[in-house]
Amino acid sequence: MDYNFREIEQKWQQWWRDNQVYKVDIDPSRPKFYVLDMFPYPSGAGLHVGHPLGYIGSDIYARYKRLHGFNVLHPMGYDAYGLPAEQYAIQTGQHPEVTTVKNITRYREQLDKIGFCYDWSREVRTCDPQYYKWTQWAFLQMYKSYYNTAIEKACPIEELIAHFEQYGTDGCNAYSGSSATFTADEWNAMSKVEKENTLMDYRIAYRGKTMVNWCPQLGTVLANDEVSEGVSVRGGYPVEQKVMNQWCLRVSAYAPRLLRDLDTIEWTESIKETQRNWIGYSEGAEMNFEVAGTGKNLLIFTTRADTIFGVTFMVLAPESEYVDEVVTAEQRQAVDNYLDEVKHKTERERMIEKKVSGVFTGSYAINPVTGKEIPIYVSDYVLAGYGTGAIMAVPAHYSRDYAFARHFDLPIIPLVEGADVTEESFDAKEGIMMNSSNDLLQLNGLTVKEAIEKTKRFIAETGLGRVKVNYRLRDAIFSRQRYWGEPFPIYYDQDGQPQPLDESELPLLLPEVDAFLPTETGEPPLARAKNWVASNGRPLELCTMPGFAGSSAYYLRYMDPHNDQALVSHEADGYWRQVDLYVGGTEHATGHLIYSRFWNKFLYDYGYVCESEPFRKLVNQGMIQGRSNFVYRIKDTNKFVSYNLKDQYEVTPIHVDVNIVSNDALDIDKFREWRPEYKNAEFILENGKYICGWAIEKMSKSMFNVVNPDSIVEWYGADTLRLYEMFLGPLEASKPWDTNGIDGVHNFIKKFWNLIFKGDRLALTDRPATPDELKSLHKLIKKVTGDIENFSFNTSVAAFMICRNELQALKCDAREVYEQFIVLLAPFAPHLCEELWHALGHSGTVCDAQWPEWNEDYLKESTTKYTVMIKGRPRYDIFVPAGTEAAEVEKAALTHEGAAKWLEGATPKKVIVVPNKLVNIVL
RNA sequence: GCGCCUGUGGCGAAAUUGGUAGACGCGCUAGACUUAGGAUCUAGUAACUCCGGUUGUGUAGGUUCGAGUCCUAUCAGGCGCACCA
Repeated sequence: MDYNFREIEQKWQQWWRDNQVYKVDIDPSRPKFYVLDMFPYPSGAGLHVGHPLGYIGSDIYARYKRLHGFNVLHPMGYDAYGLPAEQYAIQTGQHPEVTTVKNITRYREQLDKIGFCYDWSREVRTCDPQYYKWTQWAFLQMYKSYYNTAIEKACPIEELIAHFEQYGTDGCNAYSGSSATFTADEWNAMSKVEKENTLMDYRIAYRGKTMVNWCPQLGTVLANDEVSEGVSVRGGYPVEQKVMNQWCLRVSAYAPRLLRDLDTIEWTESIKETQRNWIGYSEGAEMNFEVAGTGKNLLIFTTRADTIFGVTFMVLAPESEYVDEVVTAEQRQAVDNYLDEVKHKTERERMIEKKVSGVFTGSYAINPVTGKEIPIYVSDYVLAGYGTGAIMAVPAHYSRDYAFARHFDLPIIPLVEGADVTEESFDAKEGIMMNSSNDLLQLNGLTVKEAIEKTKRFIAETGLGRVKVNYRLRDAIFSRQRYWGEPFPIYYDQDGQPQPLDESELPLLLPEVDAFLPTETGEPPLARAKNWVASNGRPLELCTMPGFAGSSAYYLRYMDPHNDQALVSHEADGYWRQVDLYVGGTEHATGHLIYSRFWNKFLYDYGYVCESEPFRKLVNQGMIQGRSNFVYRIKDTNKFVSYNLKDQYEVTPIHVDVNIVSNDALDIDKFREWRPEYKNAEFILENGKYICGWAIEKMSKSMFNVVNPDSIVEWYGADTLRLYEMFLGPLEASKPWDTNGIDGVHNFIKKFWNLIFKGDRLALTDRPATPDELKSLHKLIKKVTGDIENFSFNTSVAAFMICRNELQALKCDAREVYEQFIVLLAPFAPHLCEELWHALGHSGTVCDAQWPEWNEDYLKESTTKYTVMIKGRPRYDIFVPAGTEAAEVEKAALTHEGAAKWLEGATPKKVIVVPNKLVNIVL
């Protein structure tokens, strides 16, 4: 019987389905383990061979854990809302749901062929109303909450209202986007609309005027992580800055916890570092600068309070509220012109120009320490969204200020001894302070670090300002002017104020529209929906939620996917708790992985979930790049020359479909069929073959280097694909796909099969295993167990091959050895092992076998080999009984006949015995 | 500019605490066998060599009896953040 993978794989996939082998339920008698893949967006292109890399890794781990007796939750679903389906809908009029469902079907077919152990009864789709009901529900909870900074958690907005009624903002610990203060009387005197507007500064989900990334081509706003280098990540269209009224999530309130809790989770250092960067902690001080002659104050933020003596001007962000307050009548026109100019520049243009620009407001501020008057400027190098949108400029020690000062010819005062500021600023936080003492504050002679601390204390004590921590993390913009997303459970009342729908009205279904474009008046596509009104007749919100809305809590829904009373029941959440292993790409580091943590923490604050972090351990699989092949056409002919002969001709390299190339040798017949223009192609061969050139490029259709998992499964089978993807290298590493080499693992499977079967019958006996066989097996158990724990799957595959080679050399036919080998291999090659497991007479699935334990006794050597090194080189080996003392080993090494030969009479200066390894004799 | 990661044969890559560098696989070379296959099996495969050896983990130093591994500097490549005060 030959290894017929097509038959075997089909048979067991069917059997697993029929017997619901991968269905899991809560089972308090067993420990749980939750293994999750980042669910895919089902794109029209289908899966290529790079996508399943992480899925295979997590599948192996899930199966491994199950073999250890864990109740393993390993679900899969689809992130179904997204721009490509909608763009396609706009072009073709095809409803996005139709394309999405079609793509999902295709994904499912491809995934099923690889033999994953997903519990498909728990599948979720973000566009399913039963799913997005809970996305809408969570949004409502956020709308009804504010963030209490004293106890660091979200609380009901009613508590805040009660506080305002009694005390106003006095003693209020609520996180707010506004610095406005009011008394209880003022609050109580506010109109309903005024109160609503004020509360919007506190709600965790809020609607507010914010600077947004507006993408005109996509007709929607984008989140910061959806924009890279001034263009949209999807599509690459230019993005401009614009103030708009948008729904937002107050992610910034959670910045301290998002930063702090990174220390409690097992993620790679690089991803944590990326998140730390994105959250952007900086400790500094806020300080008030009085505007001369007005009595008004400018609040600024600085991390370099120590440089207060070097402040020679102030700068406001163009969007700062202060601009209007300080601009003088004479400068009004100039400032307005500048603001106008800035507004029309896109972020990209600003970045490309990198030129110093700004305008004087006409006003002066008073340096609170030196008492000197300094001019106030407006410039776009100061950002409205960070700190207070106003800075004190210290040109000598900050490069942006320096460039500005040079351009406008403003004074530059050096504050650090020995710092040369004639050419550039001295930005380093080191050195000894100078020019920095007067009656109020003395910093001269201190180091910069001491000066920073002293100034901060000074500011706090004198009431000039306060110590302040700032975060770079911005609130997430949560509305999209798009059709294919979750509708907001929000309507607008008579006053035009947003109001929440009652929870009983969820899910609010996405309505049908006749076209997916914005309306003629520029309103979002939902404005086309007939009767888009709430049950009270009021108009509903026209925006939909962004892509990350549905993916922020999907891991919770898998725990309890069919519950229509709650996102997840306490019972299910209490059992499955959090994702123990999350596998996915690094591209979500600043998007999904931040939003999910935020979302989870919000739910945690209300006790809806019991863990404050969603993903305990995160493993990032690398990207698989394409390996393109080239043929070389001789110029102006239809003649192609093989790779190593091409230098003799003038040739043009042409991409050729990698699927008609094998081990870089071109299948000439298939090439002639590939395209009509090559039908009569001629070839100059080497050694009877046409050898193609190659290059590593992105996997894409246009390079003809896309390899589908289906075609590999067709040729070699799913088990070979699984083993080979793991064998390719470390899971985390990015690497090119190279089908050359797959024969190696395929041969391993075939050879392993042939050890167990001779012809049609089992070639195994019930004799006990020999010590050598047991040693080989137990070495394998130990190695594979350790490797899987460390996600080092490539070395486990190598270990299987080594063990198989050894068993063959030992002519091993002991059934007990193979029985355990099969269990070890089962996570990697489940179809093969299921077949063998049954062939060996078992009835249940190999998934429920017991993972073998290794026995150190079998691994012990009766004798230990020591390599004797003389003059730094290995000279001869000695064999001593295992456990021999170092002194005895040394004696054995020196009395060995080799010693006489190599020492040539010299006396050793030193002898070093490394236990179980070597003896180093130094002359 | 700041931060993080990676540099090992023709190729993908191994190498617990520093302990015979290159496991395993591909490719290549030679041979065997044959029901001529998408085979299988055996041996070899870092480089140089006067066949004694010598040199080899990006480069240059250092620590050590001993360094791919630790330290310092430097080069190259990748990733993240970036008018963030």
